[in-house]
Amino acid sequence: DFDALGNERPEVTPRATHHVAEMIEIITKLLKNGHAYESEGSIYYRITAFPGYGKLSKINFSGNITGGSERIDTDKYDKEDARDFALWKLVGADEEPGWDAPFGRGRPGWHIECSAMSMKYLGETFDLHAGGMDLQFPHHENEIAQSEGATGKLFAKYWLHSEFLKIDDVTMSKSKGNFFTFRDLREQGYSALSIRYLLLSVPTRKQLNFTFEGLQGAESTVERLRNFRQLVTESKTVEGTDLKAAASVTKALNDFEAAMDDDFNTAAALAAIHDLVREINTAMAGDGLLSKDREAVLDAVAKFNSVLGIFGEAENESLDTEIEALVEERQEARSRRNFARSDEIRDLLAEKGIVLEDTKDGVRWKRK
RNA sequence: GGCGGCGUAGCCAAGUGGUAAGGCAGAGGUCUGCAAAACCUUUAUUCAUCGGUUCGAUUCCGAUCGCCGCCUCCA
Repeated sequence: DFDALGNERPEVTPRATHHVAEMIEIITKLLKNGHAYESEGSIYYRITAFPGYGKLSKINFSGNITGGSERIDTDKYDKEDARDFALWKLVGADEEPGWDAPFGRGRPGWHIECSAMSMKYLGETFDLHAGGMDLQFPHHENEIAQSEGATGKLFAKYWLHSEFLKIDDVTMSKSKGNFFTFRDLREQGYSALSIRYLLLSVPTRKQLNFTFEGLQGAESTVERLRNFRQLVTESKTVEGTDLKAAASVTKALNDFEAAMDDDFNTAAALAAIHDLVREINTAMAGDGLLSKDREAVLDAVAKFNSVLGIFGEAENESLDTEIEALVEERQEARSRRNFARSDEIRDLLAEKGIVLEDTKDGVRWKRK
C-alpha cells in the first residue's frame, strides 16, 4: 500500500476503542505495583512512585505545576499530587462512552491508549517514538511513566520531536486563517516533492518559517535536482583517468551521512547534495564524466533519494508516436531554419506538458 | 507568572571562539536562431539591540526587544 509520494503506508493503524482491554491490563498492573491509586472511583497515576518523571521534557516542577500555576485546582479532583493524571475516569452506568473494568465502569485517560497500543504492536521496549513538540509534555512524559511503571523496562530508546511550522513568522492556525494542508497546496499546483523538500530544508528540531516564496523556491530546487539526475543518466561518457568526479561523490556521501548523523541535520545534508550537483554539472559542461564515475553519481543520487525522497521517480517513459512525429518535424524545421514553425511546435508541445530543450547533443524533452 | 526554543543577506536557512555553508530570487557573462537547461562571476565588513569576558565573539555570559511552544482529566 503506497501513498501519493510512493511511500509505504503504515502496516498497522490501531484504534483506541479496539484496545480498551489492553489498557485495562496495564492499569491493573499499575494498581497492583503501587504506581496507581483509586480516588472517588477513578484511577490516577502516582507520580511520586516514578522518580524518572520529567526525564524526557526536562521539566523543572519547582514553581511550575505544583507551585505558581493556578490553572490546576488540586482540591477539585482529590489527587495525591497536582501532577498526577487520570488513567481511568469513572462514568455512570448509562453514560457513554464507557467500558466495564474490574475497577469500575469508566473510560480511559488520554495517555493510556498510546502505551497500550505501542507496546502491543512494537513490544515493551521499542526503538523510535516520534511526535510533535507539543506532545512532549505531558503526553509523552506520561506514556513513559505508565509504560515503564507497568513493565519496569525502558519504553522507547529514541524520541523524535518535530518543531512547529510558522507562517510569515506567526503560528499556523485555523483561527488565523493561515492554515494550509498538504491537499490545499497540491490544489494550488505545488508538487508533493517540493512540499517535502521545503519541510526537509530545516532540521526537524528547528521551527520552519513557511512562505510561498520559499515553497516556490523549493519547486525550482527540486526541478534542478530532477534535471540533474536526468542529465547524468543521458550524459555521454569519456575515457580517461580524471578522479575529480569520484572525489566529489565520496565527499558528498561522507558529508551527507555526517549531517544526517548529527541529529538529522537535513539542511546540511541537502547542502552536500547541492555541492555534488554543482561539481558534476560543471564536469559535464566541461570534459564529461568517466563511465564508472557516472555510475557512482547515479548510485549516490539513489542513496540520497532513498533517505530523503526528494528526487521522485525517474522519467523513463517514452513519447507517443504523435508527439514523436512533432518533435521530428520541429527538428527538420530547425535544420531548414524555419524557426517560426519550430517555435510553433514547441509551444504546442508545451501546452501538452512536454518541455523541449535543445542541447549540443540533440533535443531533450521532459514533462512539466 | 514558571520552563524551554528561536532572532544570520530580498526569501528559506547551516554553522563555528579565529574572522559567514547551501538553495531560491536578483545582476552580468558563456552557450543557443531564440528559449530552456547547464556553467562562470557577482549579491552580509556582517550574524535583533546594548553591555561584558577574551589577543579575538555571530559563536561564551548578562540585560533589553521581538517571535514560537509547553505549563488544560483535549485527544
